[in-house]
Amino acid sequence: MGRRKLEIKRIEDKSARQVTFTKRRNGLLKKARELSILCDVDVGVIIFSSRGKLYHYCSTTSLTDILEQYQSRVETESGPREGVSGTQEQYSKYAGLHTSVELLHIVERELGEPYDDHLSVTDLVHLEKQLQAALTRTRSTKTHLQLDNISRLHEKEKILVEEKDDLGEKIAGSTSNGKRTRLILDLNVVANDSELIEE
Amino acid sequence: MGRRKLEIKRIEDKSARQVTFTKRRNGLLKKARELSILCDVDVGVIIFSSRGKLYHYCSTTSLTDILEQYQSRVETESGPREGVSGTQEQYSKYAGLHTSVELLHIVERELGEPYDDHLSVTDLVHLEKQLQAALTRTRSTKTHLQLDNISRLHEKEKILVEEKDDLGEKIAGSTSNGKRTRLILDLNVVANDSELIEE
DNA sequence: AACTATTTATAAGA
DNA sequence: TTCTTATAAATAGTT
Repeated sequence: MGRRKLEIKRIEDKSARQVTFTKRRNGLLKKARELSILCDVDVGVIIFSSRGKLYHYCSTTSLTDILEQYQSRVETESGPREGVSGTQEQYSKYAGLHTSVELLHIVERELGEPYDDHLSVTDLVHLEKQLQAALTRTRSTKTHLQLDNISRLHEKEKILVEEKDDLGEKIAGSTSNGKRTRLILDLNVVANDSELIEE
Repeated sequence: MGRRKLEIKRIEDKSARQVTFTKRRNGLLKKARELSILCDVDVGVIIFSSRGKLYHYCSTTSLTDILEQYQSRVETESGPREGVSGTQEQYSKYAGLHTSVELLHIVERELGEPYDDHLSVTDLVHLEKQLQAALTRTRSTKTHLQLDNISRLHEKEKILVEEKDDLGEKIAGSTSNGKRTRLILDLNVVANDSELIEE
């Protein structure tokens, strides 16, 4: 519905594709909301842009709340923390998680639809196995992330100890207030990073 | 976009709502597919009708495959099996599962977006706890269902034993082929039901 | 389930 | 990019 009929196939021109994405994404989310309200049904829409950004709509209030918390957390954490272990390396550690999405789509529907009584023992045995696997993967990822955080902290600590030593030498011959402030700020950085592990 | 402008609020007339639901549902799914193809992005849409029926679109092939399997299984299992324990009673046993949907929506997004590196240790600890809880609930439901199946089978067995005894008496004074056939059919029913547990 | 008058979404242009 | 506009597409009410 535009100046001319558009064939439904991948738009090759990158900027045209981006423009269309923005327009149609907004359109889809609007339509989802309207459907949900007009017909009093639950609707969820998830869109992953090619750059990996997430857009979503969800009619359930409780879900919206949770997703908004998630959204705001992502925004406040937007400062990229390029760790010692390297960003690229960290990606590969999460590779095993990809299939979880598929599992969870299924589980979501199976457990969300108990009224149909369509869950057989077979289904539940299968679900149980898959949930256990997802749990194992989550724990593994957590462990890796904790190790990365510790490693990053040790690296930062080392740098700060060097800075502190340097400053200590200079303070010995000076009472400049500016330099004291700098030291205090550096120590605060260490304190904040510690929360990553303690949380 | 119709004969007149429609205010976006719940359509009170039930049949009008149903008609609009069908039209807009198809529209939404079509739009989702077009967005996915035109802009080369991953899109998922989930719609639960008020009667609990599921409609969905998903751009990922593997997901589509799995969901189609699920869909076909639901269709072939559509015959309602009203058990000894009563349908209403059985619903309450699944009540605890409802919140799993919300959890799994979250997990789906968190684990589906590993590239953003937005998962903190806190997040993963939380996920781990919730997955463990979902697993426990799944196991509990499975156990209940197994017990129900066994109970239903014992009930059926009792009835069939009575029938068999009755038939045995009659066969003693007759070689009617019709009655032999009936007995064989009854025994097949027992055999088929056993699969519910063995599967 | 079809039809069609209108509204809405949006492709291309400014 | 953002705004505009001509046109395609969706769909509300009708039959």
